[in-house]
Amino acid sequence: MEKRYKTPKECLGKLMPVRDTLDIFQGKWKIQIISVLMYYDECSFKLLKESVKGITSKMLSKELKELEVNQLVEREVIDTRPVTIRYRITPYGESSRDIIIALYNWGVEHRKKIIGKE
Amino acid sequence: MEKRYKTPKECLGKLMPVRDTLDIFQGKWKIQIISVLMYYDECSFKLLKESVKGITSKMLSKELKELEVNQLVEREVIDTRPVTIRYRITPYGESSRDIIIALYNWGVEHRKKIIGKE
DNA sequence: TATACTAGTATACTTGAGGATACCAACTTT
DNA sequence: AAAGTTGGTATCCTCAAGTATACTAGTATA
Repeated sequence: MEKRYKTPKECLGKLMPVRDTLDIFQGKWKIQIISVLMYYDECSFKLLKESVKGITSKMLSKELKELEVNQLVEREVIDTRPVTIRYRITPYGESSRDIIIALYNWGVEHRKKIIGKE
Repeated sequence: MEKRYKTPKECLGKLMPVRDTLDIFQGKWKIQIISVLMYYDECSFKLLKESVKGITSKMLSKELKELEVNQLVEREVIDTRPVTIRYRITPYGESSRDIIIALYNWGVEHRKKIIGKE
Protein backbone atom coordinates (compact mmCIF):
# COMPACT_ATOMS: atom_id res chain seq x y z
CA MET A 1 0.00 0.00 0.00
CA GLU A 2 1.50 3.27 -1.08
CA LYS A 3 1.83 6.24 1.15
CA ARG A 4 -0.45 9.17 0.23
CA TYR A 5 0.21 12.81 0.90
CA LYS A 6 -2.29 15.59 0.86
CA THR A 7 -1.32 18.22 -1.67
CA PRO A 8 -2.72 21.62 -2.72
CA LYS A 9 -3.29 20.11 -6.14
CA GLU A 10 -5.39 17.24 -4.86
CA CYS A 11 -7.12 19.63 -2.51
CA LEU A 12 -8.06 21.87 -5.42
CA GLY A 13 -9.63 18.90 -7.14
CA LYS A 14 -11.80 18.25 -4.11
CA LEU A 15 -12.60 21.92 -3.85
CA MET A 16 -13.74 22.35 -7.46
CA PRO A 17 -17.28 20.99 -7.05
CA VAL A 18 -17.79 23.25 -4.04
CA ARG A 19 -16.61 26.22 -6.07
CA ASP A 20 -18.94 25.30 -8.92
CA THR A 21 -21.89 25.16 -6.55
CA LEU A 22 -20.99 28.45 -4.93
CA ASP A 23 -20.78 30.09 -8.36
CA ILE A 24 -24.34 29.17 -9.13
CA PHE A 25 -25.92 29.99 -5.78
CA GLN A 26 -23.82 33.10 -5.14
CA GLY A 27 -25.32 36.31 -3.92
CA LYS A 28 -27.67 37.40 -1.24
CA TRP A 29 -30.93 36.16 -2.76
CA LYS A 30 -30.83 32.94 -4.81
CA ILE A 31 -30.86 30.51 -1.90
CA GLN A 32 -33.65 32.48 -0.27
CA ILE A 33 -35.72 32.47 -3.44
CA ILE A 34 -35.30 28.74 -3.83
CA SER A 35 -36.21 28.20 -0.19
CA VAL A 36 -39.38 30.19 -0.61
CA LEU A 37 -40.34 28.34 -3.78
CA MET A 38 -39.82 25.07 -1.96
CA TYR A 39 -42.10 26.28 0.80
CA TYR A 40 -44.97 27.25 -1.52
CA ASP A 41 -44.45 24.70 -4.33
CA GLU A 42 -45.58 27.40 -6.71
CA CYS A 43 -45.64 31.12 -6.39
CA SER A 44 -46.47 34.41 -8.09
CA PHE A 45 -43.99 37.23 -8.48
CA LYS A 46 -45.83 39.24 -5.90
CA LEU A 47 -45.92 36.50 -3.28
CA LEU A 48 -42.23 35.87 -3.81
CA LYS A 49 -41.49 39.52 -3.33
CA GLU A 50 -43.46 39.59 -0.09
CA SER A 51 -41.82 36.44 1.21
CA VAL A 52 -38.20 37.16 0.41
CA LYS A 53 -38.11 40.07 2.79
CA GLY A 54 -36.21 43.10 1.60
CA ILE A 55 -35.76 42.14 -2.03
CA THR A 56 -36.58 44.71 -4.72
CA SER A 57 -38.45 43.99 -7.95
CA LYS A 58 -35.27 44.52 -9.88
CA MET A 59 -33.24 42.01 -7.92
CA LEU A 60 -36.03 39.46 -7.80
CA SER A 61 -36.52 39.67 -11.55
CA LYS A 62 -32.79 39.42 -12.21
CA GLU A 63 -32.21 36.51 -9.87
CA LEU A 64 -35.20 34.58 -11.21
CA LYS A 65 -33.81 34.94 -14.73
CA GLU A 66 -30.46 33.57 -13.65
CA LEU A 67 -32.11 30.68 -11.85
CA GLU A 68 -34.12 29.97 -15.00
CA VAL A 69 -30.96 29.97 -17.14
CA ASN A 70 -29.50 27.38 -14.79
CA GLN A 71 -32.74 25.41 -15.00
CA LEU A 72 -33.38 25.51 -11.29
CA VAL A 73 -36.61 27.47 -11.61
CA GLU A 74 -39.27 27.58 -14.27
CA ARG A 75 -41.63 30.36 -15.22
CA GLU A 76 -45.01 29.52 -16.59
CA VAL A 77 -47.31 32.03 -18.21
CA ILE A 78 -50.93 31.05 -17.88
CA ASP A 79 -53.41 32.53 -20.29
CA THR A 80 -55.94 33.92 -17.89
CA ARG A 81 -57.20 37.46 -17.58
CA PRO A 82 -55.16 39.10 -16.36
CA VAL A 83 -52.24 36.84 -17.21
CA THR A 84 -51.02 34.69 -14.34
CA ILE A 85 -47.34 33.94 -13.93
CA ARG A 86 -46.31 30.94 -11.90
CA TYR A 87 -42.80 30.32 -10.66
CA ARG A 88 -41.86 26.83 -9.63
CA ILE A 89 -38.78 24.78 -8.74
CA THR A 90 -37.79 22.40 -11.52
CA PRO A 91 -37.06 18.76 -10.80
CA TYR A 92 -33.40 19.65 -11.18
CA GLY A 93 -33.85 22.53 -8.75
CA GLU A 94 -35.26 20.01 -6.31
CA SER A 95 -31.79 18.49 -6.17
CA SER A 96 -30.67 21.49 -4.16
CA ARG A 97 -33.00 20.58 -1.32
CA ASP A 98 -30.18 18.92 0.61
CA ILE A 99 -28.26 22.18 0.54
CA ILE A 100 -31.24 24.16 1.80
CA ILE A 101 -31.87 21.63 4.54
CA ALA A 102 -28.23 21.70 5.64
CA LEU A 103 -28.29 25.50 5.76
CA TYR A 104 -31.58 25.48 7.64
CA ASN A 105 -30.44 22.95 10.21
CA TRP A 106 -27.19 24.75 10.83
CA GLY A 107 -29.03 28.02 11.28
CA VAL A 108 -31.36 26.45 13.85
CA GLU A 109 -28.45 25.03 15.86
CA HIS A 110 -26.50 28.24 15.55
CA ARG A 111 -29.39 30.23 16.94
CA LYS A 112 -29.65 27.84 19.88
CA LYS A 113 -25.96 28.30 20.58
CA ILE A 114 -26.09 32.10 20.35
CA ILE A 115 -29.19 32.39 22.50
CA GLY A 116 -27.80 29.95 25.02
CA LYS A 117 -24.88 32.32 25.54
CA GLU A 118 -26.83 35.47 26.22
CA MET B 1 -58.17 19.26 12.54
CA GLU B 2 -57.84 22.87 11.54
CA LYS B 3 -57.10 24.03 8.06
CA ARG B 4 -53.63 25.53 7.56
CA TYR B 5 -52.62 28.10 5.00
CA LYS B 6 -49.13 28.99 3.91
CA THR B 7 -48.44 32.64 4.53
CA PRO B 8 -45.51 35.01 3.87
CA LYS B 9 -45.24 35.41 7.62
CA GLU B 10 -44.91 31.72 8.35
CA CYS B 11 -42.58 31.44 5.37
CA LEU B 12 -40.34 34.14 6.81
CA GLY B 13 -40.08 32.15 10.03
CA LYS B 14 -38.89 29.12 8.12
CA LEU B 15 -36.52 31.28 6.13
CA MET B 16 -34.84 32.93 9.11
CA PRO B 17 -32.40 30.12 9.99
CA VAL B 18 -31.32 29.97 6.36
CA ARG B 19 -30.73 33.71 6.37
CA ASP B 20 -28.70 33.45 9.58
CA THR B 21 -26.49 30.77 8.06
CA LEU B 22 -26.00 32.73 4.87
CA ASP B 23 -24.96 35.78 6.88
CA ILE B 24 -22.14 33.88 8.52
CA PHE B 25 -20.83 32.06 5.47
CA GLN B 26 -21.32 34.98 3.11
CA GLY B 27 -18.69 35.96 0.61
CA LYS B 28 -16.53 34.29 -1.94
CA TRP B 29 -14.03 32.63 0.39
CA LYS B 30 -15.30 31.41 3.76
CA ILE B 31 -16.79 28.14 2.58
CA GLN B 32 -13.69 27.44 0.55
CA ILE B 33 -11.40 28.09 3.51
CA ILE B 34 -13.44 25.79 5.71
CA SER B 35 -13.42 23.10 3.03
CA VAL B 36 -9.65 23.28 2.77
CA LEU B 37 -9.22 23.13 6.53
CA MET B 38 -11.43 20.06 6.62
CA TYR B 39 -9.28 18.48 3.97
CA TYR B 40 -5.99 19.03 5.79
CA ASP B 41 -7.21 18.87 9.42
CA GLU B 42 -4.62 21.52 10.17
CA CYS B 43 -2.92 24.00 7.96
CA SER B 44 -0.43 26.85 7.78
CA PHE B 45 -1.26 30.26 6.34
CA LYS B 46 0.90 29.53 3.35
CA LEU B 47 -0.68 26.17 2.57
CA LEU B 48 -4.12 27.71 2.90
CA LYS B 49 -3.15 30.43 0.48
CA GLU B 50 -1.88 27.91 -2.04
CA SER B 51 -4.95 25.75 -1.71
CA VAL B 52 -7.67 28.36 -1.88
CA LYS B 53 -6.74 29.29 -5.40
CA GLY B 54 -6.86 32.98 -6.21
CA ILE B 55 -7.16 34.35 -2.71
CA THR B 56 -4.88 37.19 -1.66
CA SER B 57 -3.06 37.45 1.67
CA LYS B 58 -5.29 40.29 2.70
CA MET B 59 -8.53 38.43 2.06
CA LEU B 60 -7.28 35.22 3.62
CA SER B 61 -6.19 37.06 6.73
CA LYS B 62 -9.45 38.95 6.96
CA GLU B 63 -11.67 35.94 6.40
CA LEU B 64 -9.75 33.84 8.92
CA LYS B 65 -10.28 36.52 11.53
CA GLU B 66 -14.01 36.56 10.90
CA LEU B 67 -14.17 32.77 11.09
CA GLU B 68 -12.27 32.95 14.37
CA VAL B 69 -14.72 35.49 15.76
CA ASN B 70 -17.55 33.12 14.93
CA GLN B 71 -15.61 30.30 16.54
CA LEU B 72 -15.53 28.18 13.44
CA VAL B 73 -11.74 28.24 13.11
CA GLU B 74 -8.96 28.45 15.65
CA ARG B 75 -5.46 29.82 15.31
CA GLU B 76 -2.66 28.36 17.32
CA VAL B 77 0.75 29.94 17.65
CA ILE B 78 3.45 27.39 18.35
CA ASP B 79 6.66 28.59 19.90
CA THR B 80 9.16 27.18 17.45
CA ARG B 81 11.82 29.01 15.45
CA PRO B 82 10.54 30.44 13.31
CA VAL B 83 7.11 30.59 14.87
CA THR B 84 4.62 28.12 13.45
CA ILE B 85 0.99 29.09 13.04
CA ARG B 86 -1.60 26.38 12.78
CA TYR B 87 -5.15 26.92 11.61
CA ARG B 88 -7.74 24.33 12.45
CA ILE B 89 -11.49 23.82 12.39
CA THR B 90 -13.05 24.01 15.84
CA PRO B 91 -15.49 21.34 17.03
CA TYR B 92 -18.23 23.87 16.38
CA GLY B 93 -16.85 24.50 12.90
CA GLU B 94 -17.15 20.77 12.34
CA SER B 95 -20.89 21.19 12.54
CA SER B 96 -20.79 22.85 9.14
CA ARG B 97 -19.56 19.65 7.53
CA ASP B 98 -23.07 18.75 6.37
CA ILE B 99 -23.25 22.03 4.48
CA ILE B 100 -19.90 21.46 2.80
CA ILE B 101 -20.88 17.91 1.88
CA ALA B 102 -24.19 19.06 0.42
CA LEU B 103 -22.42 21.71 -1.64
CA TYR B 104 -19.79 19.22 -2.78
CA ASN B 105 -22.30 16.57 -3.79
CA TRP B 106 -24.41 19.05 -5.69
CA GLY B 107 -21.35 20.33 -7.53
CA VAL B 108 -20.38 16.81 -8.55
CA GLU B 109 -23.86 16.08 -9.92
CA HIS B 110 -24.04 19.47 -11.60
CA ARG B 111 -20.78 18.85 -13.39
CA LYS B 112 -22.06 15.48 -14.61
CA LYS B 113 -25.17 17.17 -15.95
CA ILE B 114 -23.27 19.94 -17.69
CA ILE B 115 -20.70 17.61 -19.22
CA GLY B 116 -23.40 15.21 -20.29
CA LYS B 117 -24.89 18.01 -22.36
CA GLU B 118 -21.79 18.99 -24.30
C1' DT C 1 26.54 39.58 3.66
C1' DA C 2 22.82 38.81 0.86
C1' DT C 3 18.98 36.23 -0.18
C1' DA C 4 14.84 33.68 1.00
C1' DC C 5 10.89 32.11 3.74
C1' DT C 6 6.60 32.63 6.78
C1' DA C 7 2.91 35.18 8.13
C1' DG C 8 1.04 38.49 7.56
C1' DT C 9 -0.05 44.38 7.18
C1' DA C 10 -0.79 48.78 4.54
C1' DT C 11 -2.47 51.42 0.97
C1' DA C 12 -4.79 52.49 -3.01
C1' DC C 13 -7.94 51.18 -6.24
C1' DT C 14 -11.87 49.02 -8.92
C1' DT C 15 -16.10 47.02 -9.87
C1' DG C 16 -20.27 45.08 -9.70
C1' DA C 17 -23.84 43.61 -6.52
C1' DG C 18 -27.40 45.57 -4.65
C1' DG C 19 -30.54 49.70 -3.26
C1' DA C 20 -33.79 53.66 -4.31
C1' DT C 21 -36.91 55.51 -7.09
C1' DA C 22 -39.74 56.08 -10.83
C1' DC C 23 -42.13 54.27 -14.39
C1' DC C 24 -44.80 51.10 -17.74
C1' DA C 25 -48.44 47.88 -20.13
C1' DA C 26 -52.31 45.26 -19.75
C1' DC C 27 -56.13 44.40 -17.40
C1' DT C 28 -60.01 44.84 -13.69
C1' DT C 29 -62.90 47.07 -10.65
C1' DT C 30 -65.72 50.87 -9.05
C1' DA D 1 -63.19 57.61 -16.49
C1' DA D 2 -60.19 57.00 -12.58
C1' DA D 3 -57.87 54.18 -9.56
C1' DG D 4 -55.91 49.71 -8.39
C1' DT D 5 -53.53 45.27 -9.43
C1' DT D 6 -49.79 42.22 -11.35
C1' DG D 7 -45.45 41.67 -13.23
C1' DG D 8 -42.24 43.56 -14.21
C1' DT D 9 -38.26 47.73 -16.65
C1' DA D 10 -35.30 51.67 -16.65
C1' DT D 11 -32.09 54.73 -14.43
C1' DC D 12 -29.14 56.37 -11.33
C1' DC D 13 -26.33 55.78 -7.45
C1' DT D 14 -23.71 53.91 -3.38
C1' DC D 15 -20.82 51.20 -0.89
C1' DA D 16 -18.46 47.38 0.53
C1' DA D 17 -16.41 43.27 -1.21
C1' DG D 18 -12.62 42.09 -3.39
C1' DT D 19 -8.04 43.09 -6.17
C1' DA D 20 -3.28 44.70 -6.90
C1' DT D 21 0.86 45.85 -5.28
C1' DA D 22 4.16 46.88 -2.12
C1' DC D 23 6.04 46.30 2.17
C1' DT D 24 7.38 44.47 6.99
C1' DA D 25 9.48 41.70 11.12
C1' DG D 26 11.77 37.90 12.41
C1' DT D 27 14.38 34.10 11.29
C1' DA D 28 17.14 30.97 8.54
C1' DT D 29 20.23 29.64 5.05
C1' DA D 30 23.85 29.87 1.44
